[in-house]
Amino acid sequence: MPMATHDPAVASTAERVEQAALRLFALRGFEGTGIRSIADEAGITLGSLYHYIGTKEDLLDRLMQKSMRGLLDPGREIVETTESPRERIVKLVELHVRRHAEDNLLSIVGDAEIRSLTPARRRKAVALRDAYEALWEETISDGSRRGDFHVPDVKLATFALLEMCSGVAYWYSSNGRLSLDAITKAFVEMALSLLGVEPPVTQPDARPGGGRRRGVHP
Amino acid sequence: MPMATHDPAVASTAERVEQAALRLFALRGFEGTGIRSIADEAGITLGSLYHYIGTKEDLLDRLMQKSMRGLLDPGREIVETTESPRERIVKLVELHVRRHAEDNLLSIVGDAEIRSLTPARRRKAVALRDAYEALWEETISDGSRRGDFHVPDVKLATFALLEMCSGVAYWYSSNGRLSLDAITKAFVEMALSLLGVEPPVTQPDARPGGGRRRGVHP
DNA sequence: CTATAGCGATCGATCGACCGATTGATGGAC
DNA sequence: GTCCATCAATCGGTCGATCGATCGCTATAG
Repeated sequence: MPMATHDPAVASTAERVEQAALRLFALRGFEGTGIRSIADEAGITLGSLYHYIGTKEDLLDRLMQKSMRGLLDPGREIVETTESPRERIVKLVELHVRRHAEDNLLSIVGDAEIRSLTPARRRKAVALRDAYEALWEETISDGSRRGDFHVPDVKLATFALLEMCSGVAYWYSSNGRLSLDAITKAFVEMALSLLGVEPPVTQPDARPGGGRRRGVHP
Repeated sequence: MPMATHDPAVASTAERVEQAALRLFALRGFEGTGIRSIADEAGITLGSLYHYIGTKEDLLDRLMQKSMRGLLDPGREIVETTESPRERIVKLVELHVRRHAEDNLLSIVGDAEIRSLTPARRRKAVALRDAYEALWEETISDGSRRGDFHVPDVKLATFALLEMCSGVAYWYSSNGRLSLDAITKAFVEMALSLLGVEPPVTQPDARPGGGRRRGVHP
């Protein structure tokens, strides 16, 4: 009974399965999520679940690929089409922050669950992640060589930048204190400042408090 | 047979149990770790394990408290004894980075496994974490009000700084390319630069490559 | 128009394996 | 003789995964 496949208000069962797995993997982790919970969340029974997935790990692997590709492909596009390291890093930060905010669940799974993959699949995921990080490292290295950036160490700056932008996924909420545009702009400013780009001057802001925290594991 | 309790070369069984749990929780996560694995890693049988722990979650809770206390207590000491926001943030970054490097496994567990605690214990852990983060936020807020720091938003800067320093736990290796002192110094520089502290000038470094990656989940 | 064969989707029941946790017996130390 | 540490054996429950049956739909043969 494939009910309401034509109803746009309800996603297809296959999509609901993927969304259910994504929510639960992000919230409780891959190992902490049972297949029965996934079936429940998707509104089907356990037996039916296996008409849509091969194994539980297949489900994780698909989400992981999606997460990685969503960063790597646009990242390559940026690097190929943008000449100046300064503009490149701005676009990379914008891409990374926006995706970690808008697709925060997928980003959390992509960042935190590589270890749950079996070796063969983990190797592929690690290769994608390394390729993406290499885009940042090249950019920061180029910018340092040209004298646009001034960092104590290229690799450390790469890790620091990536990590600080990834954190957005854990606290972003669409109805939080700041708009996504404002957050993105602020992270671009902080990234450029960290990289030692010329004017570190922004108007000060000393208002404390406010804002939401940790939308995913509170 | 409490073998060699007096032998300083071999830790006590209780300590070996805690270390075993720490290693496995950091490597595979709490839910991904079985109690039989912990017993194996500690060199005892499953039955014996339960002479040292109450439940598996007790073990996690103890590690979590240890992790949080190791940041919060010295953090408070720093904030109480250091006047200038600039010096305070330098010491906080040094503390955070050093601990996330030297006690990287404990830091990983403390940062990533809060979600695995049951509600009552999770609340306490979250309270400790929030108190620690508040030290950073106060410091950055004070510095911004005085005009020492220039950030687009205090709370965003707090999250960004904390997250970038926490990342160290995932790639630090004691026999890596850079010494812990060098890493700490670099992170202090990057943090001050991100905060818009006066001279962003450091000697450039454009050497690519080298160094180790992801000691924990490779 | 009806009959029926095929098909994808769904279900309840069940598999062996592993989970966290408990128990009672054994043995050495003091 | 008491006590603490250790063990093998075992508990009930849950895990991921499979199976055979059934349901509604659609295409086609008569």
